[in-house]
Amino acid sequence: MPKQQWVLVEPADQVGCCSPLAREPLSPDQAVVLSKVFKALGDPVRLRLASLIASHEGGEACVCDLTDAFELSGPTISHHLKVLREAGLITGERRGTWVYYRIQPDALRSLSAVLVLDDTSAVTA
Amino acid sequence: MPKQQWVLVEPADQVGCCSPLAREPLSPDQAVVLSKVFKALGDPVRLRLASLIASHEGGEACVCDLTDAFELSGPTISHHLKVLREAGLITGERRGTWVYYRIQPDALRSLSAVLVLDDTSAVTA
DNA sequence: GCCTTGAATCGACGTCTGTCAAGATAGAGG
DNA sequence: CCTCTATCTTGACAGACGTCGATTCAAGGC
Repeated sequence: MPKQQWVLVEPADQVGCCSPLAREPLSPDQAVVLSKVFKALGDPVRLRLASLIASHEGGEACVCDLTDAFELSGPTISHHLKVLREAGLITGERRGTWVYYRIQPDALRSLSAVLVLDDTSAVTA
Repeated sequence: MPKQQWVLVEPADQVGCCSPLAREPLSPDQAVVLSKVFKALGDPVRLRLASLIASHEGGEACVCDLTDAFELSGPTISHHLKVLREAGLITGERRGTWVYYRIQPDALRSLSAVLVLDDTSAVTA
């Protein structure tokens, strides 16, 4: 059996699915998918992790950089990175000793689009 | 003493605070504020509630409309509405027998802006 | 006043989540 | 092969969260 390769990519790419919140009511299924992504960002540590990765030089950051920014144990950071990964917000790749994480731009863009208030919406204020 | 008026508005309007995630690392304080709003949207029921309110005719929906859309008890819906209110995402107003909720467009806009990937960001993919 | 209806609050219950210590795994370099 | 470093996984625990029934409150109609 060929040893499993170390590329941490999750399948959860179902985010590019929904029209904006204010255009029409979200279906229950869409809501389940979308809410998982919002929930992943609903923790201060994870939000900072995502921001650190997204804004890091070169577009990627290694775990060692991230761990230094918090007063939290390694396992805890690792746990939060896993949550972000499973939400489809970041991807991880091992290169030699270190693991590097990058933002998934499409996920951010999709989320942002869902929150947009367009002209056809009922909200006019 | 004039009887307290029944206007459910929360002070949590600190969302219009941050530059995009990918432009520079979020400060811990900013992350705490922002993550509360994302967490409020991190539940399928609340996400649908927000969508129902935002997309409802006239820009507002009464609680009775919302309760009918779920197989959940009244107190539970009420609880979720409170969470959305305290996150600054909606406002409630009592008119006669019924309570009407509206979206706070600025909150949605701010959130959407935080997720944007602008040109100066490190992410180029 | 009293009853009815819509909605919020309270108290309790089980489940989910963030955190850590201890152990496991992957790769680099002897 | 062994050791060292970086990272992930597991197991456990306290605290937070979603849900409900019972209660309370506000407004309208009798």
